[in-house]
Amino acid sequence: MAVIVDLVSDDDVFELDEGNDGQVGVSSYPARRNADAPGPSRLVRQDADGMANGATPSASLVGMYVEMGFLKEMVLKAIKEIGKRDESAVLSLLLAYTEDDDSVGSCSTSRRIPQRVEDDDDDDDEEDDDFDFEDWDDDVDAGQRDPHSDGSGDEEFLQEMSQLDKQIKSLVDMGFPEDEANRALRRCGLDTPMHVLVDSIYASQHDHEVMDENRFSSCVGRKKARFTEDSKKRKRYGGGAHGSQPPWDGGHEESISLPKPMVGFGLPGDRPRSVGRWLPAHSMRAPFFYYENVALATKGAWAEISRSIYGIEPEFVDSKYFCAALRKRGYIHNLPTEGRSVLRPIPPKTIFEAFPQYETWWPSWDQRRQLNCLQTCMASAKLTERIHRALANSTDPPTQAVQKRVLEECRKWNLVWIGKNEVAALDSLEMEFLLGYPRDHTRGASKKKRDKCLGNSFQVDTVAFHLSVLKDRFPCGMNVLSLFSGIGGAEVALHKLGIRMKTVVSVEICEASRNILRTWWDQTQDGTLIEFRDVQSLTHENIASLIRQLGGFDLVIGGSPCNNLAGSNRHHRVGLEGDQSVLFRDYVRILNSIKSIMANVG
DNA sequence: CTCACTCGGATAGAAGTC
DNA sequence: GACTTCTATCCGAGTGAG
Repeated sequence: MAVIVDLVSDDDVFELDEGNDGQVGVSSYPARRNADAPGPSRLVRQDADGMANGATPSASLVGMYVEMGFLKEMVLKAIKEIGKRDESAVLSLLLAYTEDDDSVGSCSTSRRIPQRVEDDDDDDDEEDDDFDFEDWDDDVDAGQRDPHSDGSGDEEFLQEMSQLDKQIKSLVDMGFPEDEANRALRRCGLDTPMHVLVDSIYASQHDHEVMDENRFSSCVGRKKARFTEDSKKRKRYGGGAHGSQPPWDGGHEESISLPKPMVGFGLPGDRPRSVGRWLPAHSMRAPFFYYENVALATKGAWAEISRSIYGIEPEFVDSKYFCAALRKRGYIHNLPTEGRSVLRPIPPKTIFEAFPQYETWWPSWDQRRQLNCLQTCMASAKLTERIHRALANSTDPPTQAVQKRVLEECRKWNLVWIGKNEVAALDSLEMEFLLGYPRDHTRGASKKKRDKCLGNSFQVDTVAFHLSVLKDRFPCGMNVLSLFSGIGGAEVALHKLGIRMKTVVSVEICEASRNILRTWWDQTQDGTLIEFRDVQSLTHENIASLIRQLGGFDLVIGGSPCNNLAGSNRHHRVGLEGDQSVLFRDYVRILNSIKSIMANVG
């Protein structure tokens, strides 16, 4: 039975419900809990020692933590120490208290902690007269800075020192040694932008990088595994840079060109080859990490993402090599690229292999053999009806103009032929299949939400191929931090690879997605699932507590929101600094926190 | 230049809730 | 009947390849 620990901590409330008892119905999620006016009185049904009625806020607070599984004495001590206002800090302290009696390193856990009640989130043709064209025609602030002080003299000096400290701390948090950070600041000056400082350190490191060994140790073997990078022959990413240049060329306006064919560092069945990937030495320290986003992002977005994640070259892969639908994505990771293995059974790569029933009605003039990228929006019934009318009113075969227009719509909306002159959008089951999820993985959510969640998800076979190198390194299982988890593409991939997840700390803002992941987890996993709603609630302190409790993370994985990068977005395709896509900086922040904490812990 | 592709968003109206 | 939630429908442009 799954054990779920829910530490959602936004809006200053923790709310609890009975959770589910492991009896997950095939057609329903745990009862929806968001709509009914949450309030302090509903936070805790009863206090641990029966002080339910008229409980004071602090009693409720104590009861809440007690229900979460902490000892009352510990809770009282923590609240006394921190105060009751800062629940996040109280929680951190409680997690710290429990370090000693939690056997987090073992291969089993068995603690039952209630879940919380969620609040609401969100979450003309001019040419052909055969063509019925009348019908057609009808138709946050990630970069918070301290406010400036207007002092002078000593204050200025202090300010300068404080800025120096801050910059050094930022660099140390990114994994650079303090002395190198100091040297870089002396070389470049105090006002130098962070990315230039990073470049400078990379440049100075260049001569003594050890690129071909990683320093990860598995939970048993501590054997060193070789990366494929060859420091003498390594290819500089971004074109032509040598010596002291950073791997992506250092400029601001540069854009990363997408490889063609988009096969990443190798496809299943390829002959092993050396990947000329540049990995800075400090990026190779634990944990493993894996970041994903759309390949066809706005100009310069991938250069900036790469720059923020240690200058590592993205691996661009089109999932059309893994399934019957295109899905062009970029992945930045520090995983070894040798010894990858593919999930079996190998999914069909063409539409007819995936859905043989459609071949009957597929017209010869529709040459598509693979589907385009599965997105979050689906074609309307009116559109498919218009196509039907246009074809019915045209000749057989249709005129060139009708064919062209119909094909445009079919490509755009991923329509398939379900009858004579009749097209339809894919259903949720078909999307699940194409993306590599178990049948009915998303069942229980409304159709619209299923489509949206699926459109936002990983292609499991692709990601599993990359993650497959972890299987032998973690025979006892892994602790995973899953950021922007969605419907659990990373978790499903690891599960399909046979990698046990001891603990997954999952962060996902969409309630429907969380329900889907939790339901799947209940049905398939025996590890611990810890849920957070908002990446911004994962503070440095919370991360430190989790690391102390779990003994560290083995993998940090996630794809940050693409809303402001994706081509389909007609309204706010404003780039990385857009409201949603800027959250990629939280991925970087959290990764840096983890690396620095784990480096200090040893 | 043309062509193909794209993990989307806003909104009016329907449906549900109290 | 007011309010909230859900659903269906409609809405191009940025980007890169050739």
